Amino acid sequence: MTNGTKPATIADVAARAGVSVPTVSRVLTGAARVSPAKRELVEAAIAELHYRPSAAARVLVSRKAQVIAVIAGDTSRYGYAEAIRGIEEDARAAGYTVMITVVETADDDEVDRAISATLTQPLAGAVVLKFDAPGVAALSRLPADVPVVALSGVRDTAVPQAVLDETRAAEELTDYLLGLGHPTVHHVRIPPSRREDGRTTGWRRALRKADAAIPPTFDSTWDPRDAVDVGTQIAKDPAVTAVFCGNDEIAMGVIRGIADAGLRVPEDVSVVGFDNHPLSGLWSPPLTTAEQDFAGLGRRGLQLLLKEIDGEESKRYSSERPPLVIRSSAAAPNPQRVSAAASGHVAESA
Amino acid sequence: MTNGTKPATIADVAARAGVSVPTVSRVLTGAARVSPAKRELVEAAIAELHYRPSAAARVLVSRKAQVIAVIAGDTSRYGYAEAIRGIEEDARAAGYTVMITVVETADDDEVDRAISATLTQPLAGAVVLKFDAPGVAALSRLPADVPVVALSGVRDTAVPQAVLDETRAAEELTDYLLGLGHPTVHHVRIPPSRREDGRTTGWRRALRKADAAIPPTFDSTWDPRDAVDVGTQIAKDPAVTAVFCGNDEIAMGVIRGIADAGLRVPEDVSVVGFDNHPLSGLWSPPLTTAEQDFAGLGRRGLQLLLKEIDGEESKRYSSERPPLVIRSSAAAPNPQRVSAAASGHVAESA
DNA sequence: CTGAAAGCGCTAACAG
DNA sequence: CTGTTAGCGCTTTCAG
Repeated sequence: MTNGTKPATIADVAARAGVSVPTVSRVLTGAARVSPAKRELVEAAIAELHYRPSAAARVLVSRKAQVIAVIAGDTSRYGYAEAIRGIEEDARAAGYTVMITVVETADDDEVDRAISATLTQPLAGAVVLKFDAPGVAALSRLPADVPVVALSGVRDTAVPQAVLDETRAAEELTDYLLGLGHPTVHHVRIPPSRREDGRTTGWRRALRKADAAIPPTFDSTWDPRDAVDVGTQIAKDPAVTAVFCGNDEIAMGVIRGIADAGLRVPEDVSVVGFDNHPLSGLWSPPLTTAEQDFAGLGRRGLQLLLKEIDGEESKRYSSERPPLVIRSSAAAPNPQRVSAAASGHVAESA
Repeated sequence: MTNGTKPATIADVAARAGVSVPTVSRVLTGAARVSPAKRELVEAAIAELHYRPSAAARVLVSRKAQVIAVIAGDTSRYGYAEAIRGIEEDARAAGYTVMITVVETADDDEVDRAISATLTQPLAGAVVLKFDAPGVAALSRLPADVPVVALSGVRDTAVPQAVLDETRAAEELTDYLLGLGHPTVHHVRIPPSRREDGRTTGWRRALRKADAAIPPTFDSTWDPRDAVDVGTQIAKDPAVTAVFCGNDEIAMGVIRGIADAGLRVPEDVSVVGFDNHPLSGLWSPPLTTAEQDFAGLGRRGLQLLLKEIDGEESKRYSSERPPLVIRSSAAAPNPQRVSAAASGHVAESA
């Protein structure tokens, strides 16, 4: 099916234009001056031959790659997809191309297998989405000689990183719930990237600061459908009056479960999410959450990487504090439920 | 930052192992037999030197690329992100690496600019997500010599393609609504990829088949928040008893708008979506929709591409029919509303 | 300003 | 089975 015509080479262009190969190279790269006359000839030849320089050959000799690898645990999850979009946009603007590598597990051998193909490519640098365990593992397996930046929710690694301060935002969100009058706040965790996520840490910190009880956490997968069960479970426990969920999708699942159990949000239980997912404002009730600008995070990360590639040592961190988005899924606690919890009775408002 | 150690080359490995360069190449590629003794020596040297073959050099001489480009109009939209995930998984399994190229507009010059960087890379092939105008444009700008497959909702192009038969599914969904007793079905379009999308065509076909009136369509952007306005607008028109939305996210926005206007779904107006978005089952009411296996579509597309790369001419199409997912956002029409519409009065059930 | 010459790191013939 | 000899398509000296 591919027609036999071999793509034109720089030599073909040179011959067509009646100049030497290096001259063509010079108009291509702009590395040196070329007389307007020859430049025109070359440009004409390039157009006529539909010539495209071979990146492989170019990289081989110039040792300058134009590919940036993005290493992520999943490409389809909301925050990741957004971050990738941000990275790609800025990378394209800077003349780079983006290569995607998915690392599914945190197992060292698996990670090595996944990234090895990518590493043989001539890479200018890599951006690692370090929000989950595979990301953390990938970061540790990357050779020291490739410029890298991590995108994260917590400032922690030695490599340059762009962060969205989750700890701070989670703390504020919990403060907000406490300020509404809730005796304490329960927490549904997303699968953690390390021993403990920034979201969980911030929640714990707020509780400690307020001298509130620190209840055991609920765990959820990334699938919001699994969070529905957590919600029904929560509805059964009268001690729960406020819930901070690890992300909006989980919050939606939890709210669904609570509603299925016959309780109302926020009248009986307050629920807040995290991320400000595009659908969170359309949910009933509209979700109170913390805005996470993932696309912006990706862009900030890429800028950091670009500096690193250029050998600039300056800024190694770029941090941003996610603003709270107050909508209506959280309210003051239901006095009935609070007293029922205190007396140990199960109150079913169904 | 990067330490000065240059990466080991095949020559370094050969020297370290005490063999010739081609012998190292042979153990690397497995192209020819190498005595166990030398093979071991070479493998040891590779390990000690942390040697990684340069893909650039390899491609330059072998003319076999290991990169597959995915060209899409947006990487973060649900269906696209899922398709990319499917492509990436299978590509990785087949030893390929995936490069992402985003094409934001359908303007030829813009498209050329976006894909030119990618095309200079040594590409084994390309997968084009042809669900929107930029995708369609990109497909037309690709040189004839790169193996390509399109992912689409309608079987139409000359290039091999994997399709999810949207027309058929949209028709069935509309049939279903009609079967519930609705006099006709209104339609909110997603931004179309061509003159008319398969989703719209299927809807029109079902209406025509049933001899139902074909009302003018509503248009929406990809942002579900914009669909809220469409919903409030719909609520004002008593003639609307059933709405088929171009995708689930738009349906969610429309439902929100209808609810904001004081009407109920499905009691006053039935609304169905398309795609079976992960949150659609958790929505209130749970969305009736058509399942779209985007990740599977991506995988089918990649398999087609792999065959094409290998020069197999066999199958050029892979089509699948999305099954309906009946939940509860659609029901029989509200008799009151229907008669009000017939008499030209505006019925506000608020 | 421009051409000739020399490789970048690797694989593809070809002898042995 | 293994080493030698040629390049792949490009950029980079280095003379002119």
